Formats: sequence, C-alpha cells, structure tokens
Amino acid sequence: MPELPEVEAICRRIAPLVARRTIRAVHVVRALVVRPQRPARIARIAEGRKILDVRRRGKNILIDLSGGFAFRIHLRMTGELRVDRPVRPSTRFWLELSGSHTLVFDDARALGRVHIYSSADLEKIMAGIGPEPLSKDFSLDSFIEAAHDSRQPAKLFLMDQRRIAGMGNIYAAEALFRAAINPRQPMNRIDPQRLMVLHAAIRETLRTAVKSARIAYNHPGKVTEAERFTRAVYGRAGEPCLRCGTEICRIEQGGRSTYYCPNCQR
DNA sequence: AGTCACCTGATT
DNA sequence: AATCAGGTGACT
Repeated sequence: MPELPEVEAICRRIAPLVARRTIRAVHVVRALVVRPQRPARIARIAEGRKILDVRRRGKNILIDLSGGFAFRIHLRMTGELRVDRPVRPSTRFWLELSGSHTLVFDDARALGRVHIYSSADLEKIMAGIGPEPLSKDFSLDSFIEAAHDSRQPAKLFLMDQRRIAGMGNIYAAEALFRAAINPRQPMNRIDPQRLMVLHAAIRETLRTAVKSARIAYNHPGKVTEAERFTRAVYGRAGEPCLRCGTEICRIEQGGRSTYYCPNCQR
C-alpha cells in the first residue's frame, strides 16, 4: 500500500539500518525490475560505494551513495523494502551490505522499479514532480493558481504526480471526503474558499496517515486499527458514511475505483 | 483528456 | 475462469 505515508515510513525505518554501510554486492534477481538499465552496469557502479542516506521524494525512495550516485526505487503497487535475508519467491533485487546486512526489494507483481543515476540526473528527474504536500513548497497560492488552470476532475488532479508529490488513490479519496468535494468536480470550478479547505485536508490526511503508517510498521498487529482510522471512504462502498449515514458510492475514474459519499461530497 | 499495458496473486 | 488491485507511462 505504498503512497506517500507508507513510503515515508519505509524510509524512516530502513535509513538507520543501512546508512554508513558499504555495498558489497548487487543482486538483480529479475532484470525486469531494472529495465531498461543493465544489471551488470548497476553492479559496476554501485559496488564498493557507501550508502549515505535514504530519502523520500513523492513515492520514490532515494538512496544516496558516495561518489555522486543514487538508487531510485519505486514500489508501484506491491513493492516492499526490508533489511533482512533474501529468501522469498518475490525477491527481485537485493544489496549485500557491510556488516552482513542485506537490503531486499520484494515485489509480487514485479511492477516496481530500481534504477541507478548520477545525483545530477536524479535531481533532474525529481524536479519534474510536484511539491511535497507536507513541506512549505506546497503553498496555498500556487495550489489555487494550478487549480484555476485545470479542468481535470478533482481526484485525478490530486493523483497527478506533477501537481502534488505522493498522493495516490486512497488518500486522494480521503482528502476529498474530508474537504466535502465531489471527486468528479473540475478543479477550476471549485471556489478559492473550498480550495483552501482542500489544501488543508490534503495535509491533514497525509499527516495522519504518516503517523498510522509508522505505527503499523513498528507494531504489525495494529495495522488494521490504524487503517480503519485513516480510511473514511476508501473501500467502503455500500457502507454508511461516517458523517451522514448515506451509502458510500464506488465509481470509476481514469480506469480505477473512486469512493465517495454522494450526500456529503456534492 | 482518456484508455490501456505492464505483472502476478488474491478473491469471487 | 474471470475479475480485481493502492501506480505509472505510453499510447490514441
């Protein structure tokens, strides 16, 4: 379930475990996940370098290496990163680190990607995605301005990575519920007053979800409890709205599910 | 702007 | 057997 909050939790979790370690060997189990890059080239570049930091940008996990290189890992739908021994059928890629640690990338569907770039190239790629919604870069003014220029339905706008970094299907739906906006509403037809509410709702939704995701990672048994707390509409088609009791609807937008309350979100 | 392919496992 | 899945990018 990797959107911004889950990716943030993963980065925070693994950073202290892998930082300052040296990459002894790179193992590309499935060349598909590094395509179009070549396993041999990735290994040649990465081996012997030290891991300096693990960061998040949108839904990307960035692993800075010594000498001006970095890995970019995108989990897509089903990817997972863990620091552990690599003994799973779904393991696609792993790094052997100094101190006999391993950083393992598992991905059942193999849609996730691992690439290596020079730091300069990586920055160029990351410059193409929108502001971090939990940082000051995500200003109300620029949000309103961008909304004014777009006829996109609100939910698709929120999920557009060039607009806002890291929002996905779940939290876009949750933020719209919180702001009481219909997911089909074109962005340029939402008045500034309500855009202000939406801007705040995006930040609150993600902040809450980051907390839940971090708890979920540290206490696996509490996952369901944490999720219930962060999901007012997502996946609840046919169930009563927590605010008004009306049945939650499921519609399709851009080929995927959108959940909303037809009474609260008009 | 909208649709589909990319993959595979879980669910119906 | 068919359908569904939280993301993204390539295509029309």
